[in-house]
Amino acid sequence: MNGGATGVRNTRQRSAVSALLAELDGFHSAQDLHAMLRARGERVGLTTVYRTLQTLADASEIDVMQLPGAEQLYRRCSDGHHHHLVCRACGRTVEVAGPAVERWAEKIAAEHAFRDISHTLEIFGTCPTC
Amino acid sequence: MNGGATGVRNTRQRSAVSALLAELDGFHSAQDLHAMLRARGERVGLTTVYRTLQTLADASEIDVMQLPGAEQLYRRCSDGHHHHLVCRACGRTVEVAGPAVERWAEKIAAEHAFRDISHTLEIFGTCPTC
DNA sequence: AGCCAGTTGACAATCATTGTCATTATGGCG
DNA sequence: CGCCATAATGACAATGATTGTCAACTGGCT
Repeated sequence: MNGGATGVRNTRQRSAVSALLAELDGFHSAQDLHAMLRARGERVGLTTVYRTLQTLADASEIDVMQLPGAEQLYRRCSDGHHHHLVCRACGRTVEVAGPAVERWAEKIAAEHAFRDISHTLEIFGTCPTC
Repeated sequence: MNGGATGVRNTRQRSAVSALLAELDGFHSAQDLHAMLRARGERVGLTTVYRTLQTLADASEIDVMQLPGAEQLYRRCSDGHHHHLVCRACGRTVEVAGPAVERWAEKIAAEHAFRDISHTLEIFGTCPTC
């Protein structure tokens, strides 16, 4: 035992969650995803869905969004830093990149001598079809 | 009876919550505020604290911030639209205005034909003294 | 003073999320 | 190829913030 410190295993349940996220668009809650998995016949426990999502989020393979009301939504996302424009009626999501905002945030932080900067930014609105 | 559609009353409890927020800096949870009120001898129910905070937030007299972990924090804030630079170690908060960001958000939204835009933005970092 | 509607507060209910722990399954090794 | 340590699972209980309920109360007006 030397290099094997990780010990991450490949399981049916983990694949199922990843696969589902891969073919979905938009944000979904953990409970939502669990219901979908059950609906397609996959037998996965709710606890496992939560744990898997947490693992994926830690690995930055999915994005998490906090919603007022103590609910968090998960979404498979493209690589790199970006933000979301979300329709508050139908939930449709558009990924937007904002280099200007990143620079602005870093400038502001630098002005106040803050280090190790991160930020959260979500834009809400009503999309054309709603 | 003509303009009196609101019917908002001045109560001891409401004043207590407002007064507490007025002399506090930084963000605090509802439970936190309730504990402080009790500590100084004010007799206010937890439910009332929640309702008062909600009312104040609706009136835009305080700001609300969502925290991972299903907790929301409240803070008395200056008028007008602004954002926060928060130290993730000591919780110190700096209000920052970002006209550039507002304009950027509106431009992005317009490009995708989204209407009725709002947005949330928080910047986290470690402040110089931490 | 007395009335009415807004307000309060103790408590139960809700709801997403996390902890527990016995059982199961994975993957490398002999 | 079968075994074993250990990661992973899942049913269920527990947590913890927030919201609903409803009877009692009170501010402000007539």
